[in-house]
Amino acid sequence: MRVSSFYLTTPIYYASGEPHIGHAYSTILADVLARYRRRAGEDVLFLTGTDEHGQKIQEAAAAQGLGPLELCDLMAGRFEEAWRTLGISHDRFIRTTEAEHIAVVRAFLERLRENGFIYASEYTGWYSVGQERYFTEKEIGPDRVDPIAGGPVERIREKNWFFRMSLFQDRLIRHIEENPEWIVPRTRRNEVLGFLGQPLEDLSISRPRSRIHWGIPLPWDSDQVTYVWVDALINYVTASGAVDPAASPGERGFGDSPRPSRWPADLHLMGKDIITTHAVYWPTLLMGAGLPLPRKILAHGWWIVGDTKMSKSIGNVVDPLDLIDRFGTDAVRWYLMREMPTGQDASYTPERFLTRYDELRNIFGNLVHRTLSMIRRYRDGVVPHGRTDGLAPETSDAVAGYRRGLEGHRLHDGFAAAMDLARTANGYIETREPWTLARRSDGAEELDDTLATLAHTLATLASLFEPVAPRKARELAHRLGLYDVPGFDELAATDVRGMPVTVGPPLFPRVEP
RNA sequence: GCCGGAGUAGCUCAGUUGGUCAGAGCAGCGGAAUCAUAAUCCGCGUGUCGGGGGUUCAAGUCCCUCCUCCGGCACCA
Repeated sequence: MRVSSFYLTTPIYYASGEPHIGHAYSTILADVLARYRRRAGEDVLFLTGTDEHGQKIQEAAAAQGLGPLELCDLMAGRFEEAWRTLGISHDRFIRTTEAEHIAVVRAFLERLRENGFIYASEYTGWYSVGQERYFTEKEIGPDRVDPIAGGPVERIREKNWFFRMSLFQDRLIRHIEENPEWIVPRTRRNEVLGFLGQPLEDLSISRPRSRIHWGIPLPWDSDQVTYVWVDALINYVTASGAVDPAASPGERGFGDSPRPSRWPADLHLMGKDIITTHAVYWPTLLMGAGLPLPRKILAHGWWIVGDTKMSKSIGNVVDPLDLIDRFGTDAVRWYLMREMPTGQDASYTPERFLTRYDELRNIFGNLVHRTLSMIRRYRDGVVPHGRTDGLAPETSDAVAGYRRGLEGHRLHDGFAAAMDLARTANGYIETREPWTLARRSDGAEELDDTLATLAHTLATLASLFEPVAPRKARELAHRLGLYDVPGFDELAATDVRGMPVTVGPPLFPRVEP
């Protein structure tokens, strides 16, 4: 049987600062989708990592009295630690300072140059002598002062190498128009198309080494280092194995000599703030290098607090670690996935968090607990050999809705469908009244059917909840006597009858305020 | 300014191509039950579907207009 594959990526996070909830959301979203695909039987490559070059790294390191790589080592460790805490199941953590990546970037740029898309010119911008850097028109504002210290900026020019991005404008527009689902959600697609309604300029891909030394030197001009966005985006190709920099120039894996690899990516995930780099710069760079485009780009929204943006200066930053300490990682993952409509912004409030936790605890957790308790009480802790199809139609509806949600990038809907199955099962208990059946002399068979159906439903729920709540789902599977959480295709064949169950403490305990 | 999106029960939101579309969850009120984490289940909502106008036999669902809110408008990772 041919196993289909799925390659998905998060952005690589800039290593100048500590991981925060924005990084965590992107990464958890990717993790949930990766786990979902694995459970669906696909061969998944899930990539994340850190972006480690550029001026800000250089400055942040200097400010702390560290070398740039020292700082990056430190921060990469912080990210990896955070992802361990959050139960992230990435297959590879890439760093742009890795030798492999550096070689791929250089090969990629060389290929662009061989294809005739690179030229030297002058970059003109607003430079602050005090900050030793350029600022954008937007950053300096109408008063034209640097936004950090308020000092003067001046219009100066420097040599840069440019990529002929403008040549690919029409082709990119056509691709977006012919593939309505290429950029999701739709509103972001509209924005990109609006952006492309203006003439596209060429992209500056290098910076003078005299000004920024912490970067990848251009293969043909060692006085220039690669612009950090170009460097960073190429990580997706590096990890795919599509390019072999060690091969001879015509054999490296670009358009005319493809190599077996994971490229193109099936899904690039990112926050809406970096949609332009991923939906404009990146695809045109790929076109220039002769590589196929990623299959889908999904931009998600922001978490806001109350009605204000989460911001350190306002002091309303939510620390996920604090919530994790009290409620556990799976509960935090559940809240983030269930509460935010995928792609839109959402607002964090402690009340909503508690509501979502209570849903997990009361509907799902309590269903597990009461079912296992009844099996223990009425059948000596062994799932009886009754019929397991008491909720068959409801279950197949729920699974269908769940899969529609996860594959259609509506994770909140998908998980709502899973939770609805738990609601349905609670209703089934009320209807069947196992406690009454247990007292009736002629109720044994019906009680067997009821408990077997419920146990089988729990196995299904373990499978549906695994992507979002992996630890609790695994725990549930173990309590049902299963070695592991069943895959979706294994559900029909999963038979928990005859299994000794473990009641154990509540899956999602009551948390005192 | 230009482009785009949104405004549906107290709250968060669903509502395909116009015709059981006026809904779900939470909160609130009432009830049932006792296997369970005082958890669960059932019942209860006359909401001008932002305002106004129009098309149509029929409009949250299409068109026009107004109001309010939000997002985007490139080298910032």
